[in-house]
Amino acid sequence: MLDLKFIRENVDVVRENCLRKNDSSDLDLLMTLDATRRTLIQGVEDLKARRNAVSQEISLKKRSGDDATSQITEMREVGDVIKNLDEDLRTVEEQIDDIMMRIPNMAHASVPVGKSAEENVEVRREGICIEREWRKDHLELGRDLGILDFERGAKVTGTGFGFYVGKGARLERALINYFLDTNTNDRGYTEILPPFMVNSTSLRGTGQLPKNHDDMYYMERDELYMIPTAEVPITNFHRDEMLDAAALPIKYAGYSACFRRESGSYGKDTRGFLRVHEFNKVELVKFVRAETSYDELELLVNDVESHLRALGFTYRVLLLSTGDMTFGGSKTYDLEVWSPCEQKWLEVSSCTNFESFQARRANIRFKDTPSSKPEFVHTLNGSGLATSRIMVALLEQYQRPDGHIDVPACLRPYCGFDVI
RNA sequence: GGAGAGGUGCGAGAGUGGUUGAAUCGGGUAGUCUCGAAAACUACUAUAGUAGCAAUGCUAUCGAGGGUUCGAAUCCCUCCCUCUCCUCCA
Repeated sequence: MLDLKFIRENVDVVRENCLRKNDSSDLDLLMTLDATRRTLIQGVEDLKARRNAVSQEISLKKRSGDDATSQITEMREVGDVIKNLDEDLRTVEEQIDDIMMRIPNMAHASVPVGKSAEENVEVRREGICIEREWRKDHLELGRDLGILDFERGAKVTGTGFGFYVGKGARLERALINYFLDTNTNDRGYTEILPPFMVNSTSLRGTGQLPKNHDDMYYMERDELYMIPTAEVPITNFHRDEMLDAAALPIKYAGYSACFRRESGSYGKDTRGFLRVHEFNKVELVKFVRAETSYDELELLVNDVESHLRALGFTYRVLLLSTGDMTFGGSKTYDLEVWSPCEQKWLEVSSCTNFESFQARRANIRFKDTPSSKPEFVHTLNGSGLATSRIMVALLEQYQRPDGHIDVPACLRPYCGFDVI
């Protein structure tokens, strides 16, 4: 959420930003409502001030035994007017809030302006894009080696769900443990294991609601959502808190399964593990001071890259254009791994600085010193990494001519085997 | 799921429907004292909205939302959360 005062003072800039992010929020309506709101507030607060003063007088009169009937009668009428104005005010504020919650975050000045992914900018690339003669894709490999089973996934749950079996399950678990261990041991993140279901307040806090309700699994009886990413519970871990300035930056690394309905995406990258309804991911989340957040974003990307390098992948880093960014982000880098079988790039991580957008929604602040004004923190998060997609890239890249898979060296201690 | 207890400021903890934004104690900050520290004493110690260049004023906030009332932390209703006991359970 943006600051209403900021919007009021920079309507044209905000309007331009909405266009660049392909958003059609009605800012003129918002400004009209904002003016109405302030008029109502002035009116109702004047009346309340008067009521408070007269109530005082009534109190004094009653104590001294004087008659206060006329004032009580007057205040009864004033009370009715106040009630009506409060009602109007509430309606207007609800409308304002509804618009505010749907206005996208301002893109940072360094973000390329563009309509879509076409305008994303490749920042750097590591490794070479190889082509292979004897390639099998991860579906064939998974089936032939008996480590991935989508047929039974479809039977037991539905399309878009799969089983990891035997060495496949072990490899998946190795990836999760490897990412958790390196991030916590080497890179200063605190491990955190969040709940996989959250309430709607949390989803509003991180920006998935109100816009993306249909993309998530929702359990009506309990009014809970399955998390689409661990970003939601981990960021909301500090919701409504005043953080200790000395503790910043706060960095968490958390594993969770991620649940996505992927409604409307059928037919696009749906084969096997490329796009599933449930996948595993280690998420990195940071709470930082405003002055450092862009440095922290670069560090976050570095952290993720270090894993891709250790795994020996060919990858590239993309700076997303305004049109391809998510609604809440100020600046986002996507990391993509080269798939020699698909002959294309697979997105395995997305690292975003949200500035104060989430912190304002979730009310996460800190005080520099005990006497200074509270400030919103900046929040960042990035996948570090989505293991299911990594699994696809890994199987395809490390397959041998005989159809077996070499396990990358960094994972062997976690697997207990070298070859699948 | 059943029965009960409770939710007040940074913490503990008062609070007869009427100067209660809220006693008291503790914590924190600053000052006095001291060579320095401790102790003692003194002062300050919330958030947000709104008007204003500002000083400052006004409004709201005692789990949340409604209601009663001229006036609600205090009375009524609904919901949420926490704790205890029973039940169930990995």
